[in-house]
Amino acid sequence: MEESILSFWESNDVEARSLRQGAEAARGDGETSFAFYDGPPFATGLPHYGHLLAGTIKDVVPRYQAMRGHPVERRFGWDCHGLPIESLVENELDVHGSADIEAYGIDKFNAACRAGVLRFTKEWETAVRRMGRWIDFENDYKTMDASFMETVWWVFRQLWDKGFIYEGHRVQPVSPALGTPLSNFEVAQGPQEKDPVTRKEGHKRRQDPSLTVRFKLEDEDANLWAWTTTPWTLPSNLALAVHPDLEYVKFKVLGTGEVAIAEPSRLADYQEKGKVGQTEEIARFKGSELEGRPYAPLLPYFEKYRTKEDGSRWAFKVVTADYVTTDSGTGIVHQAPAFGEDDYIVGTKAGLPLIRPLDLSGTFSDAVPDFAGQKAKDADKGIMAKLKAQGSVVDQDVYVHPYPHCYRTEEPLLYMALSTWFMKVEEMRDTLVAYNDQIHWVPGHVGKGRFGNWLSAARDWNLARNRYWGTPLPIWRCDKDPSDMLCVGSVAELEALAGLEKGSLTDLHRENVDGITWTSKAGGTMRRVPEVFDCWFESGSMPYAQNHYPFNADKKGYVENNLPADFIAEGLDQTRGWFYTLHVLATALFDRPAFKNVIVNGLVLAEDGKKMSKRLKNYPDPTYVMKEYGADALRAYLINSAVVRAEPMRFAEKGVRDTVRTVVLPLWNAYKFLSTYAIADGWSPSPADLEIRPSGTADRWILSRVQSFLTDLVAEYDDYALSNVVPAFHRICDDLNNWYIRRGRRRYWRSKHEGEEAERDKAEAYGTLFRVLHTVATAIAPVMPFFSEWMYQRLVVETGLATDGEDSVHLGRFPLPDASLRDEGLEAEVAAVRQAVNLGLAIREREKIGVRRPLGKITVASPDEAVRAAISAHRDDLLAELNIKALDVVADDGGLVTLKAKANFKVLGRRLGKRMKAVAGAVAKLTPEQVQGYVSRGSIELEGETLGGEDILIDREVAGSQAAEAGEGMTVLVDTELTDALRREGLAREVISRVQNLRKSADLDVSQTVELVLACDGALADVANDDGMVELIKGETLAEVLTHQGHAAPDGLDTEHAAGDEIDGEKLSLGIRVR
RNA sequence: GGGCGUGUAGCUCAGCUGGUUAGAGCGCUGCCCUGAUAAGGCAGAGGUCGGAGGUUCAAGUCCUCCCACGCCCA
Repeated sequence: MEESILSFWESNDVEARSLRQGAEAARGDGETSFAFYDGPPFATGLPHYGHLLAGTIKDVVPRYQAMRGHPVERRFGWDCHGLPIESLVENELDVHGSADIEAYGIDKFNAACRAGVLRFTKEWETAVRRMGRWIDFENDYKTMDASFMETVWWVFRQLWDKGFIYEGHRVQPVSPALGTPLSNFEVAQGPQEKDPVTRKEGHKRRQDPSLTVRFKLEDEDANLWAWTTTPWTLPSNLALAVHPDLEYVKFKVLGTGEVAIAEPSRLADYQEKGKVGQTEEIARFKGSELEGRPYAPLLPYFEKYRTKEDGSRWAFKVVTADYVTTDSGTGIVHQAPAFGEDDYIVGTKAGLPLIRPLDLSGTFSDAVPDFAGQKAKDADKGIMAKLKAQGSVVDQDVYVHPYPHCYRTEEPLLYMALSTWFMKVEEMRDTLVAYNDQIHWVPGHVGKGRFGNWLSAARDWNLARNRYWGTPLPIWRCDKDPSDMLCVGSVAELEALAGLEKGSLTDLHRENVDGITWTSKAGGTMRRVPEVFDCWFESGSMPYAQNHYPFNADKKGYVENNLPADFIAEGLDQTRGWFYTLHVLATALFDRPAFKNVIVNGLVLAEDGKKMSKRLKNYPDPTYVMKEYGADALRAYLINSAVVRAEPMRFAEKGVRDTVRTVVLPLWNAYKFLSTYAIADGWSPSPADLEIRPSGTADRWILSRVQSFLTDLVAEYDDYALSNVVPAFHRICDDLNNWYIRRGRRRYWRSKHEGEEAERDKAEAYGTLFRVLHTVATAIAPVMPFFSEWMYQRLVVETGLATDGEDSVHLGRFPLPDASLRDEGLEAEVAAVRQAVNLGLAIREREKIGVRRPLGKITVASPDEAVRAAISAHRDDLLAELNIKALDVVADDGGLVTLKAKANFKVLGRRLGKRMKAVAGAVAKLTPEQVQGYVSRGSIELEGETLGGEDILIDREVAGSQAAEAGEGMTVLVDTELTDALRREGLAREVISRVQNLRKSADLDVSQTVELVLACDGALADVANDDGMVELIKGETLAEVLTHQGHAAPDGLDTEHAAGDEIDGEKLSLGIRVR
C-alpha cells in the first residue's frame, strides 16, 4: 500500500509541488512561510533509527505547518567535511598522519575524501523517502560546495572584522608517530582496557617512570620536592604548584641532613614505602604562604626566563593551583605550561612564558642541546640519568596508570600547547543566555538546564583544526612579519589580492588555495595559515551558507527573512554541537537567536537497553521493519514515546507491530465498514457530505468528539508536543469504533421499504461517518502520511470530490475544530451512558450471564439530575448494548447502596491544618444513617467544626448481595430473574450466533439469502416452535425458510453447509442451503 | 570529577501547582461479544513509588544526602 502511495506521489509530482510551494513562499515576503533548517547528517554510514526518528520529527512538523497554510521549504543538507571521512580515507589509502598525507599529496587525499563522502547518499535518499519524509534532495546543500565554503569565509570575516577572532594556544593531544594533533574523537578511538579495580573501561594502562625531584629554593637552604610521571617535560619546567589551602611541612631528613618541603600525608606515604628515612619536623604552613618563592632552575636550558626585563621574577617560582591533590606525588606539582592543560591554565594565570622545545613529532629541538634530536619518551632515561648525576633525584619508581594512546600506532600521546585560532565567546555569554530565553525548547529542561548552563559557562571556541579535508581558514600571513595578517572574506577578494583572473578559482579546498601567495608589505610572502575550520563552524553557518549569503543577490532578503528559523530538531547530543554553533553564530553576526522552536530527541537504544550495535545485531533492519509493518507504523511508534522529549527509548520490533494493531488498524477497520456497506448499498458521497450537519444525537455526538480531538491535536502540534498526538488519535478511534459504529451498525443496512424517515437517517449515517473519516484521516496526515493519503484518495479523489489542486491530502488544509459542532454536554451524556453500560457488563460478568441472554430490567439510580437525564435520553443505546428489555431511572439509591463519608483532604486540609487528622477520623466513623442525615441536611458538626458543601465526599457501596454495581455518580441494578420468554429469546440468540458463524465459515456473502434447517429437541425445540422466535432467527440470518426436525443429527445434516453444537447442554444440528 | 536527565506493576511508561483506593498499555489468567474489524469488551492477579533522613495535619510529588543507569563535558 505504502509503495503504491510513494509512486503516486512521484508520478503526480505531489511532493515536488508541496516543496515548491515552500520554496516560493519563502522567497516572497516570508510572511506566511515557515522556516525550517535541516541539520546535515554525515553520509559515511547508512541511516539508523536515530536518523529515522529525527527525520520523522523533521517531517511531521513541516507537514502540519504546510497544511496550516504556511508552506515550508525543506532542503536536505549533507555534512561533508571532518574527521570521520578523513579517518575512513586514511584507512582505505593506508596513509596515516600529516607527513604521510602531505607526501601522498593533499590534492589526491582530498579527492579521495570527496569521492568517499557521498558514497551512501543514494541509500540515504531511498530510506528517507521510504519513510515518507518529504525533503528536497535535488536542491540540497553540501558543506563542501564552493558556494557554501565561500559563505563560511564571509562568516569568519565578519567575526574577524568585529574583533571576535584571536590567535591563542590550546593544549592538545599529539600523536608523535603521526606528527599530528588528535581530536577527542580520535583519542577515544585509542586502545581501551578495563581497570582491574573499578572494572570500568578506560584508556589502556601503561608503566611510566615515577620521579620525585628536588628543587632548590633560592632564598633559603631548603628543597621543594615535586613529582612527575613525564620526565621529558622537566627540561621545560617553569614553576612548581601547591594547593593554596593545603598544609605543607618543612622537615629535616635525619640521615642526610637535607631540609625539604612537602605535603605531610604524602611525606608519610613515602616514609611508609621506605623511600625516605626518619625526619624531624621544622615548621608547618599553608600552601598559599609558599606562593612566589623563587627556586633555582632544575636544568639550565631556559634560565633566561628567571627574570623579566624590569628585573621582576618571571619563572622558576612557586604558584598556587586548586587542582593539586594529595592522591599521589608530594603535593607539589611540577609545571611545564606547554605540556598539560592544567599547567597551561596555571601558567597563563601566573604570566609564565610558553616554551615548547619539541616539534609535533615529539623531537627535542636545539633549545635543549643535551637531548636535541631525541624523541620525548626516549629522552626520559637520559634526563633521569642527568638529574641523578647532579643529585636532584629524591626517588625513582614505576607508576602504572591509564593513559591515552594513539589509535593508529598505539604510542602514548603527548600533550602540547599548540597555536590555534579562537572565537571570543566568553564575553558574549550574557547575550547568548538572553537570546536563549526566547527559544521554545521541547522539553523545556534542555534549554534551561543543559543548554543554558553550557552557555553561561561557555569558553572561547577553538575554530581551527590541523587537518586537510575542510574549509581552509582564510587567513594569509607574512612569512617575515607574522603580525601582518589578512583575513579574506570572498573569492573575488582573494583573486584580486593574488592577481588571479576573475572567476578562475572554482574550488576552495586546500589543494587549490594553499599555493596562492603574494608579496607582503615587508617584502615577504603572504601565505595561508595551514589550518582548516572545525566542521561545527560550517554547520553553524548553514543558515547563510546554504544560500550562498550574501553573494547570491536573489536570496539575500530570503536569508534575512528566515532568521531565526521557526523550527529545527536534532538529538540531545547536539546541545554542544549544532544547537550551540547555530546560536553562537547567529548571535554574533545578526544579534538574534538562530531558531524559535526546537525539539530535542533522545537516543534510540536497542530493545535490551544497550546501544544499537551492528556487531551484536540487537535490532531489526529498518528496511525490513518498514516493509513488514509500514513506515506509518514506525513513525507513529517513534513519535508515541518520550524519545521526542529527549529521553532514551528502547526500540522493540514488537512495539511497531503493536502500533499497527492499535493505531493503524482501528481506522482501517472503520473505513472498511463504510466501504463495505457503501458498495453493497450503492452509496457514494456528495460534496455536501463533507460539510454535513446531521440532526441525530449519535451523529452530532461523534462530530463533537471529532472537534474535541482536533482541538487537542492543534494544541499539541502548536506546542511541538508530538508525544501527545497518538494518544489523542487513539481515543477518537475508540469512540468511533467501539461506540459510534458499534451502536449505529444497523442504520447502514436499513432497507428501502422502511420508509422515508429511514432513508433520511441512513443518508445521515453514511454522510456523518464519511465526514468523520475524512476529517480524522486528514488530521493524521502529518504523522501517518501514507495511510492518510490512501484514505483521502478513496474518500475524496476517487469519488470525484477533490477540487483543483487538492488531489493529495498533503496539499490540502488541516481541519480546524468547528466550535459550532461541539456539544460538550452531549459528550458528557454519552460518557455517563458508557459508564452505565460498563457497570451493567460488570454485573453480567459477576453473575455469569452472557450478553446474548436478554434480561428483564435495569435500574439506574443517581442523585444527579444530569446523569438521570442522560440515561433516559440514551435509553435505547443502553438497553441494546446490555440486551435488557426495560429501564428504570430513579434518583433515590437508598435501597441499593450504603453511604460512606470521606473527608475531602484537599479542601479541609488547607482550612484545618493540624486538626485535619481528628476531623478526618470522625468523618470516617460516621454511620450510614448519619451520612444520610448529612446528605439531606447539607451540613454536620464534628469535633467542633461545621462541615458542609465540598468538605465531605460521599462514596456509595453496593449493599447486600444484589446484582448491582456502584460507579462514580451512579448505581446500576440489574434484575437477573428469567421468564420463559426471556429464556427462549436467549436460546434463539444463541442459535442465531451459531448460524452466523456457519455463514461466515461458509464464506457466504453478507446479503446472501439461505434456507435454514434446525435439528434439535427439548428447550431448543420450544424455540423452534415459537413463531416469534422463528421470525427473529429468519430475519437475523437472512433465512427465507426455516425447517425444524426433531432430534439433533449426530453425523450432521445433509446440507451444503452444516454444523453441530451444544447450547445449555442440549444438542443442536444446523444446516444451510444456499438459495 | 562537573552539568543535565532518569529510577513507579513482569515489561514500556502516565501521575498537573503536595491531598488519602497510585493509573494506563503490553504480557498473564478467566469470562464475554462479533455478518465492518486483521479486531474488540469486561474483570482478576500483580506495587517497600531506587535507598536513607527531613519539612508538613498530609510526601510518588518539596528539601538534603546516598545508590544505580544514560547523555554531554572534563
